[in-house]
Amino acid sequence: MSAHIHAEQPALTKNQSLVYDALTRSKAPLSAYAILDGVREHGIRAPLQVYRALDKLLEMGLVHRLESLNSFVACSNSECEARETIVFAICEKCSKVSELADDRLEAQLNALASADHFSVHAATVELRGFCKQCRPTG
Amino acid sequence: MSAHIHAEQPALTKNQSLVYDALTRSKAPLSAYAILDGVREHGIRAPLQVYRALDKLLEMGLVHRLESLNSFVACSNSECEARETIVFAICEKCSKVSELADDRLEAQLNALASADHFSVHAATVELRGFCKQCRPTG
DNA sequence: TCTGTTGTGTTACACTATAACGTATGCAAT
DNA sequence: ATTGCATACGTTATAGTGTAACACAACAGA
Repeated sequence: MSAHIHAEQPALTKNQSLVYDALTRSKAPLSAYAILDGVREHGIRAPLQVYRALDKLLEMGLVHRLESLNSFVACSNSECEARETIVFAICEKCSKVSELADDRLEAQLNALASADHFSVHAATVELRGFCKQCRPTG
Repeated sequence: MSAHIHAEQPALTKNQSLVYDALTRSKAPLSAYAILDGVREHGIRAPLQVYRALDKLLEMGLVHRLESLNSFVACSNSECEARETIVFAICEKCSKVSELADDRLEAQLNALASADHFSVHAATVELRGFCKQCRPTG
């Protein structure tokens, strides 16, 4: 196995590093403009600079986009690049995001799609709820 | 069973009807502003009028929001209100959206979340790919 | 009738994302 | 080395998505 984490990626450029670091430091997902606010002091001034860096980071798999929040998170799962389907569990109280992966779920989704003669290229799966720490019961 | 389709809903108001009809007529998902363009001739002039109607229609379950497209579709599945998880299969060629539902998938998602001690309130599942008619093989 | 709730209409604004343009940097091939 | 190309950068302007705040209208129930 020797699972390597995001290996063989080209080095990050200055803007990409700034954006990636901002996301890594944050405990919660950040919008592109929230990222911008965080990197202004480092010389980035325009939204486009952030979006361009994000595009590359998304390509490399270092960052994920949460469609239901219009926000971005640094990848926290060393295995995620091996999969086409990642499940994001988004806590509505503390905003923490967990990445879950499961081969059976992916198979299930593909089976469901196949039954409808639909061929899947990409899947977005985002769960809203409470994380372990924030659940009413504790 | 006697599956009833969206029964016991309050009657739609004028604006709600206009927005719902626009979505029903459309073969593809519509953005709020695309809906607005479609109902201007009927007296709706401002985005907020559309968003307010959409909010109610979403509450009633007559309309779904596609997070990955920032767009809306009229519900096409008589069973969907009985479920908390609907899978949307979005064709990237013809834009057609199918609603798929599957108890096993829902169970699978809940199991996956439970393993992480996450309690699910809502789920977004959107598949991108090609529908039966648009697949390369036909 | 009074009152609360829901829906409506309007203006203004905030947030999210991209188009279009030009410049700079690095690297490969001659 | 210089030419040529690809990639990244910086800036301005603009497009697309979504709400805040305020006022008025319609209607139901006490």
